[in-house]
Amino acid sequence: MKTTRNTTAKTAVLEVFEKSKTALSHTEIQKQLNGICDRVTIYRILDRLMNDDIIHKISNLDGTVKYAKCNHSHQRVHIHNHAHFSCENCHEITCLENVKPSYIMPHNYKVKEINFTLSGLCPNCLNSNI
Amino acid sequence: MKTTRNTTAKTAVLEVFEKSKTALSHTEIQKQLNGICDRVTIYRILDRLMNDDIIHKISNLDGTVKYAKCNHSHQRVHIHNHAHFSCENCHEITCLENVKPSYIMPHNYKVKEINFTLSGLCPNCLNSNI
DNA sequence: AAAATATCGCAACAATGTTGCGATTAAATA
DNA sequence: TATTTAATCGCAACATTGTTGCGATATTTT
Ligand SMILES: [Zn+2]
Ligand SMILES: [Zn+2]
Ligand SMILES: [Zn+2]
Ligand SMILES: [Zn+2]
Repeated sequence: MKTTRNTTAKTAVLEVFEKSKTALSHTEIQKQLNGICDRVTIYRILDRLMNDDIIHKISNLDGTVKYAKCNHSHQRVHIHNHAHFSCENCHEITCLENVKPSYIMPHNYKVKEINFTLSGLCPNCLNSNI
Repeated sequence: MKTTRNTTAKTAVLEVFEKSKTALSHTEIQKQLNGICDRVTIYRILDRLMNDDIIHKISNLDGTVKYAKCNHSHQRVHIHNHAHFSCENCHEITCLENVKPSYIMPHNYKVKEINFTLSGLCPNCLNSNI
């Protein structure tokens, strides 16, 4: 069966995601939780949330890993084929739900998942004349 | 000035890249070098090779980082906008030099770099009826 | 050959993620 | 509601990956 339970820690993590407009790293989540639970617990909660397709993982060019809530709007099959933007100035990572790359693959590859991350300057930082 | 020197360790690392058809992680390089130099030295060599645009870095969905030789064929401006394929079975990562995504960005973003990684089954593993 | 400096080895550290296990707690059942 | 049971937690310990400082070494220039 493997029923997943609603614990206080899990609820708290979900609230953090709810409040945030950008993707969050494990460390950022831990800071916001303010010692409500152990850091190992956060790792395990993130694993469960990913398994349940409630959040998805984003690994960035510089090696940092972040997580963001899934947008379940109108897809039957749950797949993350949208792009992510990583700002080199403020280091925020946001989902670009509407940006989906088109591409042509060579034969004999079976593509199951894609990871499309763009980096540069986000609108905020672009306007702040960096 | 910062002239870069040709040392035995650097030459050995380059030979490892030359022999390999797929991208390599720091650990994989270290194993092939067989104790020829310290692991810190390998990190520093990789940094230099990246600076000199001889290799490029690929960060994978699962957080692993690999490096591959650059293909300097016929571009004036040196940019890595090609895709990479990561096999979920054999974990090999290969450059797909000819696969370049097309996409439409929202306004107000300044894109400087892209990271397009596809994962699934590579031709080898696909034929081995996994 | 001597001087200048890029590179190296080593030790020490930091960040991130994983595992095992006994204690705790949510949820199902009686 | 009280009991059961299994998912979750906390803690300690460990693994991996990457970084930094510094004195020693090796390469390049003069
Ligand atoms: Zn920004
Ligand atoms: Zn996303
Ligand atoms: Zn494969
Ligand atoms: Zn490549």
